[in-house]
Amino acid sequence: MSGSRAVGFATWIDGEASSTVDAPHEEESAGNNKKRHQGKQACQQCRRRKIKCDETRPKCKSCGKAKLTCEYELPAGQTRQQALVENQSKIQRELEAHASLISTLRTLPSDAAVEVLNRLREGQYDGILVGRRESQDGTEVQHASFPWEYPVDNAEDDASGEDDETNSDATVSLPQSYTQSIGYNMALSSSQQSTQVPSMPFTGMPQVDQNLPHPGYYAPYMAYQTPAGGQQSLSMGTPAEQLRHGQIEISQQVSQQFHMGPLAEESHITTDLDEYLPCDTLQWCDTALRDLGFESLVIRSDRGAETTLAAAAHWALSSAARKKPDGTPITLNDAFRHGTSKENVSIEMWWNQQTRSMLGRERLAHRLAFLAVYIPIIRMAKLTCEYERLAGQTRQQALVENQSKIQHELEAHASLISTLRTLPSDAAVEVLDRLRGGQYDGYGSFPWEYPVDNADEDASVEEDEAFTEVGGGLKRYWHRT
DNA sequence: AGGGCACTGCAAGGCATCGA
DNA sequence: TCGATGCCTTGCAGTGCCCT
Repeated sequence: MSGSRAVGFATWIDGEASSTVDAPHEEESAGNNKKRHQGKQACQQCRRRKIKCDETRPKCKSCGKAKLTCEYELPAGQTRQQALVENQSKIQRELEAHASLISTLRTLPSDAAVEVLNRLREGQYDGILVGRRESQDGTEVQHASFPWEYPVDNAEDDASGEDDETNSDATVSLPQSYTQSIGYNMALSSSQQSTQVPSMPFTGMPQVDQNLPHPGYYAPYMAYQTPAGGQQSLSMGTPAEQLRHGQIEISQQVSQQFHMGPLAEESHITTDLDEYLPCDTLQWCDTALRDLGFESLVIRSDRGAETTLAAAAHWALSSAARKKPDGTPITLNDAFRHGTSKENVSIEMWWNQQTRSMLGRERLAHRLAFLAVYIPIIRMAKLTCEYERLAGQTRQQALVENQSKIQHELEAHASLISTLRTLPSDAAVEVLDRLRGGQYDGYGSFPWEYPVDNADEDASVEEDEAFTEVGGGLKRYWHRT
């Protein structure tokens, strides 16, 4: 690399030049009396006038002489590319915060979502959202998580890649014999170890084939065990009634684990998830995993819309196929962890593609089944054939293009959140329902036109009026924007 | 004012070295 | 022998600013 190349003297350098100039340049200049050396960043005026800029701040000599306003595009000492990278990661974090909120809102049951919206209106989460992510002194505030974090959050957001899967947090306590039998390298606290079930044979979990690419992560796929002790897969032959019953129980548990705030009425929770997790999701997963020959022991995901669904499906399959060594059922914590990782980024990219593709137009259940099958495959392949940018595109062009894309997405998210926080509760719930129904996927095309019950109302009505109470309830209208 | 060359920063390829 | 790593060279896009 040529990173050590000298820069910085915005001046003519004599033949015996400064020692900060590279050897090749010194040689090159040996035959000349003087050598041109340019600065790092000319001010806007000098750039426009194409004249030398001495880069002094706040006002360069040229601007001072010409009595012009002197402005610099970038902070001192920063290259354009560095600025782009820095700015992009900042916008990206803001976008993630917004996306996390929206994703949470669309996954929550309606009344819990309303609760979140109320807190939003009260400004409880302002510090996390756009424009408020810097402290007084201008330093960036550490990326914060939303207060409605899921209780399964044992992620440290480390960037250690595949090791993510084998590192565990103390909140997941699997007996050592269990973890050893599947090749896990879990760090258990001493207190946990002392209370562990002594090594016992675990017939439900055969030794992993060491030839598998990630022996700690996969297990040969086990078929569903019937109460009678026999085995059958969760295929079309499984009594739908039985499956459905078990599934609703799972949905309830998942809901309780994942949903924050005051719990919605039970019927609401089950309806909510049941709608998205029909029997054929499990059947699809099961069939595909059987064909694959192995399954993930633990899946990991961030707080995306698919989180609860993926967790529920995987847990359903895991708990149907296995039990812990002490005979107790596998809990959600054993089968699913929350957390992002470098590789999760790949998963997320892939997921986004799917939700915008032809497949995405099918039922969410089908996409979920697809996801469950492909998570291990993607992780195995590690998407080594990925390109950072398009062919023929420079890094800087890619940065600029990507930045405007992220910016656009961020604005759409911010706009949606802003709309949600200003809408009356019932209107907000309706918008959320549509979000869940996939009507506004890719918020860039969010129509921002809501049904107006009382069309006679003046469209330019003040925002405050939207909250006017009528007859004890909220007035049922809201703006077109 | 601005054409156009000099220069910088960055990425990628080539090559040498080292350890398994 | 092969993969990992680091250094050096080369090429190029983008920017600075000389000079007409």
